Amino acid sequence: MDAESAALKVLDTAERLFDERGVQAVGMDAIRTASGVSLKRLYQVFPSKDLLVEAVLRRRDETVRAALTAHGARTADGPRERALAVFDWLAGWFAEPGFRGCAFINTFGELGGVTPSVAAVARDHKEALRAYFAEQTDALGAPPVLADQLALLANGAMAVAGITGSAEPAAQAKAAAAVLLDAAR
Amino acid sequence: MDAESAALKVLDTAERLFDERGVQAVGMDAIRTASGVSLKRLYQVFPSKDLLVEAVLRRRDETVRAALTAHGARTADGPRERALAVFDWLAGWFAEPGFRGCAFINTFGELGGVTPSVAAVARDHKEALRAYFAEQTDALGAPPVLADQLALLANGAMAVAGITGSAEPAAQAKAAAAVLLDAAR
DNA sequence: GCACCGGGAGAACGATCGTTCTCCCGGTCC
DNA sequence: GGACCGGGAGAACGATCGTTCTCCCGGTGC
Repeated sequence: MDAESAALKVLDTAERLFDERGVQAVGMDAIRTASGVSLKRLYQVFPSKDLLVEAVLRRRDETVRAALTAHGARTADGPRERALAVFDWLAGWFAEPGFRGCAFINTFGELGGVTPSVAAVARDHKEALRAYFAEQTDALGAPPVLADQLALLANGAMAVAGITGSAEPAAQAKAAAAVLLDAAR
Repeated sequence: MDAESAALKVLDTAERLFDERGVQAVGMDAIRTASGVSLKRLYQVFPSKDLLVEAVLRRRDETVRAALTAHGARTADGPRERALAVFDWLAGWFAEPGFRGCAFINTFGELGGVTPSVAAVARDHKEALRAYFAEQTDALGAPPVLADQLALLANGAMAVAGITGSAEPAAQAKAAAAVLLDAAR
C-alpha cells in the first residue's frame, strides 16, 4: 500500500468515524483498525491527530464547495434558482443514513474553543457558503444582507436537521428563502 | 459548604468551562479546582460526569426558556413583536464576551452521537424554541411552518455567530424574520 | 544466497482522565 | 473530654489515548 492510497483510506475512515462519534471519542487506533492502514504509515502521512483533523476538514471543505457549484450549475439556470438549489442539495444530504449535522458546526463546537486551526477552517467554510449565496444575490441586484440571511437559513437547517434527525428543515428553509428572494425584487 | 450551594457552584463552573473548552476537554479535576468543591462532594451531588453534563444542559434549558418568555413578556406587546423580540435577546447573548455558540448545538456535535441523553436534551430544547415561536405564529393565524422557519433563522444565527464571533447574525435574522412574518399576513 | 530496507502488527510508554480511597481534621453529642 | 461522624485535600487506581519503539517478515539489488 503506497502513501497516497493510505492517505485516502485514512481520510475517508476518519471523516466517517468523526461524523458518527465526534473527534475526541475516536482514537487513532480505531482509525487504524477501520482503515487497515498501519499506525506507522498513518503517522508518516499525518504526523499528529490534530493535523489529521485539520486535513479531514480541509478536504471536506473542498468537497462541499465543489458539490455546491456543481449542483448549482447542473440543476439551475439562473441566480435565483441556483440559490434555491442549495436547499435541494441540503435535502439530499440530510436524508443520507447516519446524517448527524454539519461537520464544521459539530467540530467547531467540540474543538473550536481549544484548537484555533479548527476554528479557522470552520470560519473559512461558512464564509465560502455565504460567498456562494452572495454571488447569486449580487447577480440579482439584491442587497448584500440577503446572502447572509440565506446562509443563516442554510446553517439553521443543518443544525436543526442534525439534532432532530429530520430532513424537513431543508424544504422549510427553501420556502423561506424563496420568500426572502421575492421580497428583495 | 452544604450540598445545595456545592451543586450550584459546580453547575455554574461546569457550564462556564464546558462553554469555553467543550465537554471532553474539561476534567473533573478542573471543575473541582475552579469551583472549590471537593471531589468527594462533587461525586455525592453528581455521581458521574455524564450526569453532571446532563444536569448542566437541563438547567441551561430551563434558564433559556424562562429568559425567552420573560424577555417576550417585558419588551413586546403582541405576537409579532414577541417573535421578533427573540432575535433581540439573541443579539444581547451573542455580544457577551467569550460567546462561542449555543451549548446544545455544540454539545450535540461533540456527544450527541455517543450519549443519547445529550441528544435528547438538545432535541427537547430546540423543540421548545420552535414551540415558543409556534405560540406567536398561531396567535397571528399564520401557517404552522412559519414557526419552523423562524426557528431555523434563530438556530442559524446561533451557529454562525458562534463560529464567526460576530453578533451581526442576530440583526440579520431579525430582519429576515420580519419579512417572513409580513409575507404570512 | 544474502545483506538490507521498508513496512506491518502490536507492545510499550508517558500522560491524562474518571472515579475511588486514604488520611486527617474540626465539630458534635453524651 | 472523648468517641464518632462528615467533609476536605489529594494520592491512588485502572482505563484509555496519542505517540513511539521493537520485532519480524518479504521483497530487492548484487
